[in-house]
Amino acid sequence: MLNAQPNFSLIDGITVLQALATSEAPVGSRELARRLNLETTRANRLLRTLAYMGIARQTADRKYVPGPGMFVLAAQSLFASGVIKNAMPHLESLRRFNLTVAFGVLWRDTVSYLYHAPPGMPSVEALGRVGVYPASKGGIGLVLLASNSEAQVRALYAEREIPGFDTLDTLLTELHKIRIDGYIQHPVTGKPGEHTLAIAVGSPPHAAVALSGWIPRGATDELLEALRAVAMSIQMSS
Amino acid sequence: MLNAQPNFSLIDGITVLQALATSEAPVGSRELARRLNLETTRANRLLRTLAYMGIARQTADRKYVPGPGMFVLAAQSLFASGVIKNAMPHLESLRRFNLTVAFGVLWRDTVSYLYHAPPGMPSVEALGRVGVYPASKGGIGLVLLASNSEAQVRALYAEREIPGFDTLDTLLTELHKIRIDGYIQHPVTGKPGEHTLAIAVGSPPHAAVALSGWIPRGATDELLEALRAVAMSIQMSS
DNA sequence: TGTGGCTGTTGCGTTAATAGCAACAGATGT
DNA sequence: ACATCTGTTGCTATTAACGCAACAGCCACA
Repeated sequence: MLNAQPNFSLIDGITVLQALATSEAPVGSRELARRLNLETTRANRLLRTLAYMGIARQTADRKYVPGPGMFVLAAQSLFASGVIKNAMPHLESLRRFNLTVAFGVLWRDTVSYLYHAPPGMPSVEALGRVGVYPASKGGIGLVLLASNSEAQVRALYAEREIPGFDTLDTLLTELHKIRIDGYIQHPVTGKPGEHTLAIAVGSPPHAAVALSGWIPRGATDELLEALRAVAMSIQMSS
Repeated sequence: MLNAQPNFSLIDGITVLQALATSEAPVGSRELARRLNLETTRANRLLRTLAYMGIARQTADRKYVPGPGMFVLAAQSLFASGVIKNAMPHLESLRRFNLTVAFGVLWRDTVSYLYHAPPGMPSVEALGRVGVYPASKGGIGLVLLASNSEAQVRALYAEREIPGFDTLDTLLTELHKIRIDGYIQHPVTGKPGEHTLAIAVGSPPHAAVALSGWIPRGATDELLEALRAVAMSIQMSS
């Protein structure tokens, strides 16, 4: 999986970029360097390079914040790439169940939704309602975490809190169950009585589809079949 | 503006990333190298590095597409950074005019909206409805282009089509007018009778606010004043 | 006003990481 | 079977990045 000759400048540069994106306040180069265990000069030069490109922006007091390029890049990759365009029509077909339809991807321990449509919402609005969510707290995240090996998951959550789970082992047995079943049925956090049904898309999985809301007893099989069909269709058209 | 020691690996890496984001179909490394005038080995290694990080993803036929990291990064930078959080309440106050309220940034020749609320849309939904738009076709883009020097704009559109304008000179005189007025009033493309009023936020400008829809004669001054107040408030709180 | 500790930033010698040729392996089409 | 694409890598010369140490600016406290 790792490269023959990986480019470390690019790796650290994007790490800096991500740190910048997740920082709640403007950060200076020395502080960022400390957070990421980087040499200060290096952090400073990477930040300046990002600023020069318009991906970062320097505030009046010379600290750094995400710049316009960040947002444009984001929007471009959502719409120009075929990801959504291909998946949209198939996701639409799931709305007949009057449940919330969601489509998202996993990165590290974070899920990003690309499509999120509660019943009744116009389709155009469902598209591009980007948002982030802890992977361990939702169906999409868990079903995608399950596509990683146990060792990978251990490494990911080593020495860290796991939102929604008490211990790492509880998470691992849950993931094991998902691998066997091929899907997950998971209670929706904060909405008693509601459940999420989620399955992965692609092999290896790179996204997941989910239906959530109040799911009648006995409807599970029908919904799962619909989800599987949609997952297959999306995979075919991408 | 340019760095003491810019990191060229990072610059080219992000250039590759952007090319990937704007590519309508999966691209291979040799093809991408040709598009960007890069050496093939270099392009290949940058792509592999991006893929390793999860920012790009390799399809079954070994071509590359934007990966999950791209989307997560996008969503994170939208919400975690204070940009929207700070601007939101002020943008809300503009909705009393029953016009479309928009807030966006410019990068190169492209505008990305961070907030876009037609009258009646719930506020939460207006947030994060990211989208991209050619800068020269809208009020936000034009008012931000005007904050660049004439030379910069010439360089940006050298030898290229300018959406919404016939010649580069027509654009330049329009921008000149904006610099004098401090705002723009521009017809909305594709909606006869509707206009956009836009002004820039920050000095130097890094974003712009706009009101658009059917604007009554004589209301311009009141709207402009409201826009200026909001622009000032947003600048203060960021 | 002076001192100490912070900040972002850079000049410059050293060195390690990247560049890029050339070659390989696998598709695909002729 | 040949030609021509494709993505990918081994290897080394060289170039670009590393990072120490120093500078300049800011703020607080004395």
